[in-house]
Amino acid sequence: MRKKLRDNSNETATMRLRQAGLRPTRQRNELAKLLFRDGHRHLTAEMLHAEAVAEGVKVSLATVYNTLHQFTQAGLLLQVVVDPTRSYFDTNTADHQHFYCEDENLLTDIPGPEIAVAGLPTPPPGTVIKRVDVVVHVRRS
Amino acid sequence: MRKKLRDNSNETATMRLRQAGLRPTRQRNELAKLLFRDGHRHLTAEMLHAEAVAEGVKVSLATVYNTLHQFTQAGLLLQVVVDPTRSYFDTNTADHQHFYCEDENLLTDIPGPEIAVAGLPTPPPGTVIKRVDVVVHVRRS
DNA sequence: TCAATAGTTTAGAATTATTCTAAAGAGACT
DNA sequence: AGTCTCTTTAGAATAATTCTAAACTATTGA
Repeated sequence: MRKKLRDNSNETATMRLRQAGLRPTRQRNELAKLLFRDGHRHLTAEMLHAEAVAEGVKVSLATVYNTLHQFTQAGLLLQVVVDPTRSYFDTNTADHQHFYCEDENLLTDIPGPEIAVAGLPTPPPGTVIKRVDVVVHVRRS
Repeated sequence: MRKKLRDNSNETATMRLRQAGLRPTRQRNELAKLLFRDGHRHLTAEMLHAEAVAEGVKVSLATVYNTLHQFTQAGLLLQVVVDPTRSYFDTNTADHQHFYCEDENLLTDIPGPEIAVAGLPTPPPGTVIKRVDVVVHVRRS
């Protein structure tokens, strides 16, 4: 019996889905297991689909798109907008920030305490602040 | 003779283009005049093209895309990534931040002093910080 | 246990923003 | 003016994503 760093059984995935109000189907279970197995990840739909296919999980790209959006709506994922041509999904839904390197198309979490954002501005009339995204753009030196 | 709030003559546009190292063609001149005539703006290629057409400027959508990218490279515009389906260009190239309202697809500058970002993190090895983007996502209340 | 039903998946077509191509057009320099 | 290079353009091509409607599957209640 192998030691598990993270409980990623079918039962866990199923529970996670039920709690989120999503019917635990085979595809959603499999995708949840892939997404949440190793620490935090930043994935595009294409990347997750390729990974699923590589591991022998039978799922269509359309379902991967649907699932990522459903998970995002349910608060299981965060959609991070940094690249005008791609959508990244982050398994870390806590308040945190990102480095983004355009040269290599690489999105990473900023480790450690978040950047302190002092003095939030007053939002435009009729709106409330939902969240603050901070992206530190870096360049290969 | 009308009073001008901002010098937006052909000569000014031409000068601006020459300084940026861009050949001042008719299309680039016209687009520059539209872009920089009234304070700061946040536009997509489609929006600028529609505006040009509405004002009787003969220019193709492909040229608008080319021009926006050339202006961005030349430092005349800033490309702001907030919407996974659209690219916005900002005529305000100074260091500043944005509000973004997904409900109405509206990008606005945060007025007044910028949000203080304390304690920039150490970038990943082999990279240097290029710029820090802060987007305050708001929701209609 | 089983059928009814309501939600889910899928292949493939459709859509949308954007980029490419290659031919025609227009500045710039002599 | 003539030549050269850069620019513009229409339309085709691409790429990510969404849509469609038919097949499938989890859930519920008899």
